[in-house]
Amino acid sequence: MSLFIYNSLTRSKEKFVPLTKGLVNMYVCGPTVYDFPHIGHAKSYISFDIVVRYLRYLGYHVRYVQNITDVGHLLDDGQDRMLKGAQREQRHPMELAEVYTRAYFEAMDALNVLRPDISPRATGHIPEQIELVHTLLEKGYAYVVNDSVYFDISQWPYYGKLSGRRVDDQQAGARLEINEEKRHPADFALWKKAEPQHIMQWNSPWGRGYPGWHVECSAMAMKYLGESLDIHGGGMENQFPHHECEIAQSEAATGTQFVKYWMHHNMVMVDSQKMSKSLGNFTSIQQALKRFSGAHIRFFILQTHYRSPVDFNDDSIAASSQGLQRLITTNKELLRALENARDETTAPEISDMCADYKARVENEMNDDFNTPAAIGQLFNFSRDINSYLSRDLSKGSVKMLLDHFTAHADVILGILPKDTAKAVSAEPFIDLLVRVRSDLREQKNWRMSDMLRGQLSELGVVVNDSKGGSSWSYKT
RNA sequence: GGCGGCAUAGCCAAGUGGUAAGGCCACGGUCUGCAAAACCGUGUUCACUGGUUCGAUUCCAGUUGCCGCCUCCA
Repeated sequence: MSLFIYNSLTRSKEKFVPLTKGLVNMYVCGPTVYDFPHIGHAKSYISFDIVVRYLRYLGYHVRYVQNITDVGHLLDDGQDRMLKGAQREQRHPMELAEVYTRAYFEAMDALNVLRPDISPRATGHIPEQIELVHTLLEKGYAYVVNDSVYFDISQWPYYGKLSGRRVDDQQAGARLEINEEKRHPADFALWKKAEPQHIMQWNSPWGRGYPGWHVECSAMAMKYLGESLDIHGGGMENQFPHHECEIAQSEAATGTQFVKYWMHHNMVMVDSQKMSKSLGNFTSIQQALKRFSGAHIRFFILQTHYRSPVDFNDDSIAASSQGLQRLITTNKELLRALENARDETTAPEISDMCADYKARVENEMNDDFNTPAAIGQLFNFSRDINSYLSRDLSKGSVKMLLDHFTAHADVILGILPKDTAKAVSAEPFIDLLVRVRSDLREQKNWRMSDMLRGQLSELGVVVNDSKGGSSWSYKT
């Protein structure tokens, strides 16, 4: 069974075949660093983290590029994002970018999202963007008006092939005012003339200005990944116009296909409503991390397919966290069993079961990264493992179970929480207390053992007794 | 006005032309000094109305409701 990816370009699931055997070049639209990252970013970058992880699991060498947008993009009210943030916080735009770039990576680390191989900044690639604009002008796909450069969609018959839109059906000025400079309302800016008060501006062949709203992605993607990429990812809301424009300007400039597989993830809602600052339900990742761990948020998001919308609410996350706890418990019990078990041989029924679950998980992941179904298989696997753990298992068998379980839960899905520094320092002492309590129980000193269990519980440690002895875990 | 998406049991959520994975919650049971964890058991139901079919939750048409996008919010 091979990997199939839903390609937005063809609106169908296609077998994944990279342009170069064994190599995958992948680009994902990164954040605009003018404010703290929100849970929409979490869904986006967790979704593509899964893509990267799974491709690597399959043995591909993946080069993953994700930009940092630190040049202004316009807001609904016509203001520049970076500019607005800089004014709000009385900072230089580059300071602002630095603060929120760090906040972004910290949030992603907490969610166990692997860092991209390259995180290029838009402001660090102004010459590349100017060069791309220059090429488009030379080839006749763009025109200059009043020191600004616009892409001429009348020269590009394929405009709309990604989003399925026909330019004439769109309502010009549905949201923003019509720009009178443009020959056609759908023409888009490649380079904009800067007004004197505009903080971020650069020299160009067309005068002082700043890059248009889509060129950075094309310029940086092609610089690091070549003219044709295997995968380009982003949110559905960027399908039009952002990605449509990326295709137009890139393919017009190079004359070759820009992206083979376009992937788009669905949106996040909060308490069944669109998340927006005006509704007051805007949730930053930093805020969410105060209520739930990164692993809980990640697991919750992965229990919905990336192309389905997810409704972010506390009750649902709490419910799914209960489920994650079962998987964490199984992992811990396997680690405990590994210490106690002897005999390196592996039981045939165990290796059969592991092979079976490996096939099942890969089967689900091969179907357009179906993480909810893969997690379903992981729960089945967990239940079977727990059944075996109540009997005697050889060390070889336990090791095989552990290898497979972590390959699925940790390597592919990344949902097992990393041990924190706090946990590492506290663990030996908790072990000690639990050992003392075991002695008390052997003496049938229930009063003291129950007191210890109660106190540990208040401190956030749950003790579980079983035939093989007592174990413990952190409360969630 | 145009383009696109979604509607599955109390809740969350996969999926299929042949009768619903998984998780949460709930209720029984096993185990346990008591618990917890774990394991076992309990779910007739896929928005509505037509159509195609031997058979549809799955395909087609219509209806209703919700959501995203239309010059740049992941």
